[in-house]
Amino acid sequence: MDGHGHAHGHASAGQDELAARLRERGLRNTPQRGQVLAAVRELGHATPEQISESVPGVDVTTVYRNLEVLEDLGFVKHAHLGHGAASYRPAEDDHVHVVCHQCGAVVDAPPDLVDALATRLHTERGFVLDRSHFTVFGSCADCVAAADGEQTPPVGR
Amino acid sequence: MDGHGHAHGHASAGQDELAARLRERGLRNTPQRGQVLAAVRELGHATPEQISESVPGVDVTTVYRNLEVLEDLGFVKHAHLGHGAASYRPAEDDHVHVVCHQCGAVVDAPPDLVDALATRLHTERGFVLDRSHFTVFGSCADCVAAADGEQTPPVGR
DNA sequence: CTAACTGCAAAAATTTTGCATGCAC
DNA sequence: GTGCATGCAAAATTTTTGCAGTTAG
Repeated sequence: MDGHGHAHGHASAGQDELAARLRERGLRNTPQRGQVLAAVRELGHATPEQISESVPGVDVTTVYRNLEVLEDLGFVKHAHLGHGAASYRPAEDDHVHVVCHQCGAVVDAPPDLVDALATRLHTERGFVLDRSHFTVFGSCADCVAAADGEQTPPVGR
Repeated sequence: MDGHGHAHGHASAGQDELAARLRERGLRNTPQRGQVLAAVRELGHATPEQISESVPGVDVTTVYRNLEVLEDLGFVKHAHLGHGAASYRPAEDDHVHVVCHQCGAVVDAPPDLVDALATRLHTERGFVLDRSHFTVFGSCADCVAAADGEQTPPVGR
């Protein structure tokens, strides 16, 4: 539920920092902006629709507009986990998404999982990988096991 | 804009194989199905919309429905390259997509680029990676250079 | 002939845009 | 008070569903 923020320096301290960063840009510190950021932090990762449902009083339009602002300010990031649903999450929550095609499960893996890939991409092509926007698709262990079990029987289909 | 097909082995041979696989399933070999498959092969990778534009006489609805059938039969695959746009491409065209956030360029990288990642995911978590559905996001060399150039000047803002 | 397929219309789902009012500063 | 933000309505996108006519097998 809560992520009793220990905040090494600037991570969850954001609620206050939000006001500061907004002012720097000449933007306003509205309650809706705080609510949207809080929702993203509480949900971990969620679609604009889920976030909207999580903040009753706020219009969907405002959610979209504020997610954009929050991402621009560096408070949230988004990644593409499935078909059309973009998933937003706290910027300080750094990890790689692993999604299972069969069961749809979304697992978070440590970012160093792609260090080798990142290094190779950079060395060979000068490409700087954005690890936070990174999604890996495939079949999780459970679904692989289930598929095997289905293929083994001689019954066919 | 012709695609004088040379067909090395079994790649583009699919036009005939398509008829066979369709019959196996009790499905019909309609001209639209052949046209959609041909379009995917000619475009390399394209969104349903682009494919639709590429096949004038065929309705968008039919494109969607046939892409589903073709994917089910294993003739095409799709991956998520950007926001909401799914990109379809020939199944035999195996590579990893590298997308630049800044300029939007989509580069194809050899599949072995993710071999290390695939192995590690499998060993550590029993997860079987689907390389064809794989997209890497970040900044290409050109855009990184452009960004550096912009930061260097002392003019600040 | 039979039924799968297609095209067209309409619905559903998702994200964006325009504008008058409201509220942060 | 000034003008950025919000909310509501409407538009623009994108994908799905229903149906009657068409056509492959």
